[in-house]
Amino acid sequence: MRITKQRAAENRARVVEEAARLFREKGFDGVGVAELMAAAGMTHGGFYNHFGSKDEVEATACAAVFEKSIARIGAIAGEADPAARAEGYARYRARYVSAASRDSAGASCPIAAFAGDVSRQCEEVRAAYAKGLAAYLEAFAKASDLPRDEAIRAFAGLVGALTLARSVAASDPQLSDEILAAAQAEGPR
Amino acid sequence: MRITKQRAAENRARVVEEAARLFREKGFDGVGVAELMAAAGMTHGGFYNHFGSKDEVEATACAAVFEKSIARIGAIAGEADPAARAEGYARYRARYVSAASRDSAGASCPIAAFAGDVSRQCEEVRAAYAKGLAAYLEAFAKASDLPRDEAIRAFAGLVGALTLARSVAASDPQLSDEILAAAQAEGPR
DNA sequence: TGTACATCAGTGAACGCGCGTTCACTGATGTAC
DNA sequence: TGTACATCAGTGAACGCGCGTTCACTGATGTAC
Repeated sequence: MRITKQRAAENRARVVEEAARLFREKGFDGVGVAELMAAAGMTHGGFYNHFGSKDEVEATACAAVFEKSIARIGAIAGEADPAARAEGYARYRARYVSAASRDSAGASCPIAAFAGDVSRQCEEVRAAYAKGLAAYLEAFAKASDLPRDEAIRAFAGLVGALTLARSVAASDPQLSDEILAAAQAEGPR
Repeated sequence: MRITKQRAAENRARVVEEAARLFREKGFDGVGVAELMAAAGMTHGGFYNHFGSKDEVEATACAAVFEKSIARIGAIAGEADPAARAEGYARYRARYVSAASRDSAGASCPIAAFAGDVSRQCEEVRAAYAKGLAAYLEAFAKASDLPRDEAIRAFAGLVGALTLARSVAASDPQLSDEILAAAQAEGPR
């Protein structure tokens, strides 16, 4: 059953979208091609009409989710008014280490979601990730109005707290909450 | 070929030791039972004489590596002299975010190595990890002489920096070094 | 202490399963006239 | 504009491979007499 060109493009976009969500939720190796296609409402056979390999969809999804993520922090960095920037940054931080963020990995930061896995993935994915992280840090430093090394430390603190909170969310929810609370309470830096 | 009881115990210990190294290096799902046994100098068939499942060796190795890690930070926490404690803590921090630590995941912190993977592992492994993290944070707070919430933030900063540095070590070594340098430069906190 | 037998750590073939990937097929779409 | 044919997105069976796990077998160790 051949299908409209536009419909096919929509289907491909839906696969990338679902991949972006599922890879963040379950890791690259935790999601199969069949699951990806099923999430987009198709069967696995057609996958190779859109992508050359699973590696390729991984890299594509990784780049796509970074694009959105960078746009969000970039919007704060682009605020002309310093006070508005500070407020946007404070809200961004608070959300980053919130329980909601911890509990919906599929919808949140690609860096925290992929950092642990990415070094074991193929070159394609690693390159997309590294490019994304570099651009993200650039925008984060601007948004935070901190010197670059302080901005990197501040972001590392957020990533570490979110990663630690997620790692014990199931087994020790109390400790998980405490970690997030500690990150929220960050002093006047 | 039956083997001395002592020899069998040594063999088992060697498997756990290799597992502790390999799981940290390649992740739980990145190392197979056959690879584990080969690293310990045996073939895969005998694995189930020592462990009930792969999950069990994962949990055992996780607990074993936490034990060593907690002993190390605990030794600093146990220093009676505050100045010696401060010096030990400073050296510990500096090593934690060093290039050597980044480049030898198989020999370093289980928390940074497992945090990303652990929430996708079985209950057994998650429990061993959560117990380990709780005990580790306890010791870390004592070693650092910081209030608990500040200690958690400080440790999250270390884990985040190490994780980020590792994530781009292959694709962008310059950025990776910069992240470690920023973490090393941590101010007078 | 010596002997006969049961035990069991380690071996390597085999199993079932899920995965990424390939392929023949379908039939509506796109195109050439 | 209408018709005939080629194209190709999607389907579902099939493939090869690696994995965790099982199993029959081996032969030195441990034990009972």
